[in-house]
Amino acid sequence: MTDNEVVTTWRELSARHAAIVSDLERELQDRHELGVSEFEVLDRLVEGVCLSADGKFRVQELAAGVSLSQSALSRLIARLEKAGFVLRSMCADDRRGVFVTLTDAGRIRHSEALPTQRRVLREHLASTPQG
Amino acid sequence: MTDNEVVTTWRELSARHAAIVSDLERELQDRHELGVSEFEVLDRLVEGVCLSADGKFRVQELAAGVSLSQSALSRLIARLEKAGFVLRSMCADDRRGVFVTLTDAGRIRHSEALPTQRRVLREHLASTPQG
DNA sequence: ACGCATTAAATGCTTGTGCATTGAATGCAT
DNA sequence: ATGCATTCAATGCACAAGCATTTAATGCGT
Repeated sequence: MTDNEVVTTWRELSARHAAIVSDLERELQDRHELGVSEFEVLDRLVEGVCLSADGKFRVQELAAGVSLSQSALSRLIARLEKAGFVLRSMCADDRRGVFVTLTDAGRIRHSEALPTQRRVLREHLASTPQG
Repeated sequence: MTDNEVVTTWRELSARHAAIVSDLERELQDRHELGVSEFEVLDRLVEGVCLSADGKFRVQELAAGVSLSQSALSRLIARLEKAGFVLRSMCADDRRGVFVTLTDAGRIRHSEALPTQRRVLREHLASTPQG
């Protein structure tokens, strides 16, 4: 792969990403009052319920899925809590940690927003050979 | 392409983009005191010199290449000008427009940063089948 | 020529992000 | 047990981004 090919690939990747994020942001915001990052965190929480026994997550565990700094994630969770979509609770075994749990409202909002996200992603990514 | 495949594709695209931007940001900032967006604008200007007669660009024309809002681009150019990398000048034919031109300092800084950018991109993108 | 909608770019304002720091809890070594 | 480095999450701070608005210039219709 030549440098020029690498640069071209990067620009395509970058442009595609920007276009999708832009669309997602607009649609999720307008229809469900959710930012892309907010939705993604809810999404991880919903997915995780299947995996975890009690549906509790350390903030740290959520960080893995979302590409955000620790501080950004901390504030994002604070916003979600303020909106009533998650609860924060101390964890007994390590009192530095914080458990994040979905509320019913959070689950509902996520389920409402999910089709919108899927639709936007499909519009951009479906029917293209390598994504 | 199923919805699950679409979502998987999106997450990969997203994660890859985040990783590259993160690396680029750190390397360009540490080594050349340039942000990713700053570098990209300089990059478009350098490329454009070959295409345009006088190397002058309307702000609007630059917006096409970079995925930034009009206001963000306006301030970015203001920063570049403050740093001495570009000049802004009125254009005679349409006095609403603004011409942006690279300075020598801008050209030099770009040429210094270019290998760094290429290296980071290569580290991430080279040798992968579909980029 | 005049008014009016339109366009280019800059700016006020709000918000989200990252870096660095802080505060608290943990664990490990002595 | 005590001290010290480490880890988790929150917070102060600075800055960049987007939206909405503003200012200035243009062009079109009458």
